[in-house]
Amino acid sequence: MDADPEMNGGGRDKNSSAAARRAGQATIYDVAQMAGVSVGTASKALNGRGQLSTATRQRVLDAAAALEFRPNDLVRSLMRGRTFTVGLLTTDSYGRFSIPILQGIEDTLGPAEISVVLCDARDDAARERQYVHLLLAKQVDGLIVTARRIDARPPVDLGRSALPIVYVFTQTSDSQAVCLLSHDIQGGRLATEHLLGHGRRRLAHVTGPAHFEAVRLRQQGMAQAMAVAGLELADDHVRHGPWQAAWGYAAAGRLLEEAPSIDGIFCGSDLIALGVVDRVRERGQRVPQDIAIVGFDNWEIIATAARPALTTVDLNLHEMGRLAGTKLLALIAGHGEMGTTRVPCSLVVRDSCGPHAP
Amino acid sequence: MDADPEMNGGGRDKNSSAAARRAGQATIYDVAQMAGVSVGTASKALNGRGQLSTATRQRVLDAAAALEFRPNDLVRSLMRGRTFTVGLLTTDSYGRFSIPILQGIEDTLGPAEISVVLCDARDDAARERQYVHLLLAKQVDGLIVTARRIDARPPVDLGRSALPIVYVFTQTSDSQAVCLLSHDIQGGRLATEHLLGHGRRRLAHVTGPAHFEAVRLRQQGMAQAMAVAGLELADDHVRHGPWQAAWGYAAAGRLLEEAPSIDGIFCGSDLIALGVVDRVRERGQRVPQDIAIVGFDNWEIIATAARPALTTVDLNLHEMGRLAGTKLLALIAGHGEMGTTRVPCSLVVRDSCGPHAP
DNA sequence: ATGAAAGCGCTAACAG
DNA sequence: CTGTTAGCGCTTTCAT
Repeated sequence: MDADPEMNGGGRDKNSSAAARRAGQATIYDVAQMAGVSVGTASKALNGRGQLSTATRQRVLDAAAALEFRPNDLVRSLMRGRTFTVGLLTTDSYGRFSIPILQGIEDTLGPAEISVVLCDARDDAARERQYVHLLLAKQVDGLIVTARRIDARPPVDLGRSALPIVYVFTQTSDSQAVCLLSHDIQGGRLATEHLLGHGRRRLAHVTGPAHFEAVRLRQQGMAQAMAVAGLELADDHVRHGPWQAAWGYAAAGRLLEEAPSIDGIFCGSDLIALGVVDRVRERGQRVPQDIAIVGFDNWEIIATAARPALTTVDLNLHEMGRLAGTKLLALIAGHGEMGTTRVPCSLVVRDSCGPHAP
Repeated sequence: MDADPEMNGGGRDKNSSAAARRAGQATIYDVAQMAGVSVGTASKALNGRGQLSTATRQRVLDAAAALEFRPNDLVRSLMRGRTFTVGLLTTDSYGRFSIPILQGIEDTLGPAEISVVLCDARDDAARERQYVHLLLAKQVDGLIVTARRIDARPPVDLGRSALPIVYVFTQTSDSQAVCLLSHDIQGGRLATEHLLGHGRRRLAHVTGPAHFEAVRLRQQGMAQAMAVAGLELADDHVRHGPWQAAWGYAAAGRLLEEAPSIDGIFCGSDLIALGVVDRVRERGQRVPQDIAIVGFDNWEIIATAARPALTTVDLNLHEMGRLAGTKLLALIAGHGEMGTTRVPCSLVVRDSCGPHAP
């Protein structure tokens, strides 16, 4: 039964779905029809496959252009068994960490024509399950999991599915997992060496809560660097508290009251450092002349808002994102390597320690 | 090499695609087979449609559970002509505005089972075109466009496609567009009324660059509120400069040098306010006793890092996101209303103006 | 109550 | 060179 006596007539109704028409989308049927060829031929022309006469190919291409034809990715994905999409699962609602990481990921995945879907679980396990389910249903090719802190989390439950996963800026118990972490020990060393390089010897540490792994590691790094210089990090020169500017302000007050000879402070975060410099100046001491200060995070908005602007340790989140993308790509291609990688931190010199290291 | 001659063998090879097997995904064929029914029946059982014997339905459900069957969304979308996905196109790389908006959007779209894909064009027109193309190819049901500032932008080029679009926190020349903007005039009024309510009469304004529409509107609001109180906002009491803490610091210095009697400052942003309070305190004046200060944005990390914590105007970004979601839903359903809507700001009282309004 | 068959938009063998 | 035919995984008539 041939329902196409004229040129198109009922043909369009039959071939071009109501859905596609509703969105104003031309299908390959429309293109084929306009070019006067079969869909198969149109497909070949559009994908540069098979052998076609230049004339036919051009006619198809012209028709496609005229119709603004866009191939439906859903179908492509269905057929290839790959969606060229990966999910980024985060708990970092604020975006402080996930945004730079996302950008890094896009930098490696973009050229591979893979797009990233961001899912913010907002620290809610139920929401996370729901998102994992959604991503699985959407047939993503892989998953990147990230968080606000590097401490371990339970592995994502994928059920039967063997979806490739990379954990960035967070880790999971499973030793077979692929994890990417900041190298906080090295970061702590870096900050401390900078302080020492500026001739400071009486150092203190104002940092976050001790139950954060990053806090413990940064402190370790500090102690290591001091040991190398023949110095010791006294317990009462380390102050733990919340990740807030107010904590830095309060801690600096008490610390300098008790140990007025301190000439350098390494802060566990830029926000804490902001409070610290504020208090130091308020006491009438100068930064960096009297007391040099190093922050951590290179949270630019904070580091540059401080007076003076903070010299601080950069987590290289963007780089971590790039690496995560690379690792996921490898995993998807089937030749990924398991295990944990630590990405080194770097130092960003501004004004809170004086000019560049001697 | 697994031949599986027992239970299914060739049947599985034929019905269950290589792609699905690779990802460890069971298809509806597998479920049907395990339950000993046809795919059609399995489909009905899984979707609660048609009439089936309770026994059969249960057998299918059990098989699906055992296999951890997840329907492939690509197919569903293909058939329904809808993907239940919308795109969020942003130029706000930093996430300051887009993240709260995204959360608001998810709050209204989540219950409608619609997911959001975030695309960060990073202020790059080429990248934006690419993302629009991608979203169109992925057959999203709608688009939300957002930015870092409310100034007008060229309309998104959708070509032939009639995809519903909502602009949030940005606007476009096209009067047929749906735009959602912060009500900056009202916000400026709100801040000023608060200052006046605290008995301040000699007010100044330290704000962002004059070419931002938001800057002009906030200033207008301030002038309006002052006029109502029989006051005038003198030109030399308004200072325009970059959106930086350093600008606030510099401007406050000059301003208070030239007009020492000022007793209230409305700042165009929290970051600027941070610099302003810093300088005021450094001059030996107290906030709020000597000079009351109001910020703008309620960027919490900044507002609470300032000493004292900033009383500031909240943009209600989350609410704008919710509204955007609602509007897009309406548009998708075919009964949306065009035009621009201004979302009112609200005041968050902290410590930089003293206790709550009298 | 169940199964067979026809698509969704597109690609890829295989024929002509 | 080009057209025809079979699917991808699933839903949905329409028979049985």
